[in-house]
Amino acid sequence: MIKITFPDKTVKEFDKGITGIEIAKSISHGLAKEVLSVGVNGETYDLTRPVTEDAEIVFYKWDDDEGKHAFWHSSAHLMAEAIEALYPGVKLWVGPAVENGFYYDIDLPEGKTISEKDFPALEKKMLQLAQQKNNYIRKDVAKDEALKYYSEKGDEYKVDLIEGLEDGKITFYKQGNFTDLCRGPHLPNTGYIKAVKIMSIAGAYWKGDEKNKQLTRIYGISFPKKKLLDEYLSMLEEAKKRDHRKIGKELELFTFSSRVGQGLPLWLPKGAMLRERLENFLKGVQKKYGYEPVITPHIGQKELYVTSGHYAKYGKDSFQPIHTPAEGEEFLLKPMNCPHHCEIYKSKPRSYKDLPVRYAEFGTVYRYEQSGELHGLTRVRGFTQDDAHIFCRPDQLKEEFIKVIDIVLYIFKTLDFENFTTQISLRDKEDKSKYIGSDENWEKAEAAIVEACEEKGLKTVIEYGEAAFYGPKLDFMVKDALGRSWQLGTIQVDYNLPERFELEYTGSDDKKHRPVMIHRAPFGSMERFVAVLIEHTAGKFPLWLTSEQVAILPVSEKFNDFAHNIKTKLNNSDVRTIVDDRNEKVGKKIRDNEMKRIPYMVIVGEKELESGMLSIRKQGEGEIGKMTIENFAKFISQRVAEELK
RNA sequence: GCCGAUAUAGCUCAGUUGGCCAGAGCAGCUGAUUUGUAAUCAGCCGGUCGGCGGUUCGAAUCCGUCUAUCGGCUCCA
Repeated sequence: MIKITFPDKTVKEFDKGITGIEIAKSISHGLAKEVLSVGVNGETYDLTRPVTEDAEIVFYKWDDDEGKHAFWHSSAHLMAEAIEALYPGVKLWVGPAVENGFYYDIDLPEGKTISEKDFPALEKKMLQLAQQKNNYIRKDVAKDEALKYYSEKGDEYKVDLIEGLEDGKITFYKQGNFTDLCRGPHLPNTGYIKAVKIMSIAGAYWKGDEKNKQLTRIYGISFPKKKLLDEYLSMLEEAKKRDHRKIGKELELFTFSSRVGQGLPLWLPKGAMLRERLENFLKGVQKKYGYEPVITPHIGQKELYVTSGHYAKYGKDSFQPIHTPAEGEEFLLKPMNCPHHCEIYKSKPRSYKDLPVRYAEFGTVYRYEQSGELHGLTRVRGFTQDDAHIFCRPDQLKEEFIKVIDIVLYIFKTLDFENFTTQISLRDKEDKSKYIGSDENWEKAEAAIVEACEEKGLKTVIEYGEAAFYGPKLDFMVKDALGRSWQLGTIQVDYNLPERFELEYTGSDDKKHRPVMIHRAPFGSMERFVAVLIEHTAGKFPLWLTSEQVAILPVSEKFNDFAHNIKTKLNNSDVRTIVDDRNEKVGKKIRDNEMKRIPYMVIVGEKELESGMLSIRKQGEGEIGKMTIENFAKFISQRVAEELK
């Protein structure tokens, strides 16, 4: 007998070798129906895998990540089985569960292709196989046996995979006519899978290395109920409506022109005003934190970037040097502002008493991103960083770092970015040759970041190997409407540039010392920030930020003059107001202004003209009451003040 | 850059296997209407069918190429 401990700490005894599904059945049939996988002493097991020792167990259902994971992983195997059936001779690489579904990387036989037209046939085959309710059978396999199986099958990808595995830890899973190398866990049988959708097809380099052959990656998602699939698909439709590229067009914020060039956004008046308000907001915050503005040119001599080390690292993949009539003279479009700021630091001798020095600039930079990488406003070739560089003494580093975190947190709070995550990017532990700078400095900088995050109580994820080549960093990431993660704010420590530019200050000991540099951009870039802001708010920007705060809707032309008078009064009270004096019915005007996402509407007609009270509508909510013009202006400015508190 | 897909009016989209002057809704303009809390009616304007080249008696439709966009991969100072 073995002792099984449940999450509520109750303990029951079972025969040794009992399976998760049997335990679930012993509790209730309802549970047994819903459970998908089981956690056994922290490891996730198949429901049909025997438990052979005392264990603490947790049942995972659809609502648990572990449950979904098993479900989708099994679905990936099911898809592979269907693919093998439909495309004989296909070679398989790997097929994991991902955040939303699963994929399988395959190498189709010579001359065979797969495209969206083939999805329905593949879905049909999968459902047909699912209905056979074939069990997923786990089997331990010796390494040479595993190698033999795949060598005979002629699948060199799996052979390569197995060669990297340790003998004695290799398991196969089999369902129906399909066997796959796999760690598991899986569902008991394919019958659980009731709805399947093949989502997309893409190329993916074998082992993620662009030098390797490109395999075909097929993405799919599956559900235990048809209804859940329908819900998921309509959720995706909803998410697409929030896409910043769509809303940016609707609200006339920005556009692109193939004639200007790809990845080079054109800001339209409303977008430019929005951006200006954001910039002013940040300038105000930075002023409080002791930043000083600087302005630097859009180009710099190539030498500048040779000095900084960026030319060696990125020169070949950048916009190429600009030549001048002078022989041998070359300029680069600036890909970052830091070298310019270093030269400003160098413009006069510095004392330890002067530090920290904080130089801020909304600096526009140009980077030749790979064409396939460009994406709306989130990944572009010309963008404006809300950049600043802090030059400080080593003993000030942590304090300065914390202050920057404070700024980022304040901004995120003001704009309601609650679901951000933070990532500390450190050096690759294995390969330190990729980075410039001494070991000692790296360790100091890494420790400073980790400590600063601890002191601010940030829940961070540490990623090794993600650091910039010149120093470790802390990034703030936010997800877009479709769940794709984007890096916004960034704070980076740099011991390298001060070294390369020979930056100095005179210490209290009258000797020369090297300052530490912090690069920071709370928004990341204006472009990306606005993009993510659009997706977060679905274009319904906070009152303080939005271009047009109030629309006045006269019920007929007779009241147009009255409406314009109110507009003038409100504008004089700093309430951004427009009048919709088109010859349309009120219902139409309300609808159109709702779609323009104007936060407040004022309807004026006979009653308002007589009483002097305005009828106020709030976007998305309808009528909210009546107010005098003066009170309404106060009401708006109070709201704005609250948002910026 | 790589794999796959897409490109028709300012916007959203129709346009069956190649076949008369390429259609609709919205937006815009003009007129009627003078409107009370999410779409008033009528008329009009608007298109080198992404660019270039080819096949054909004939191309929005088939082929090639370039450009841009979309979904991924890789990359992201």
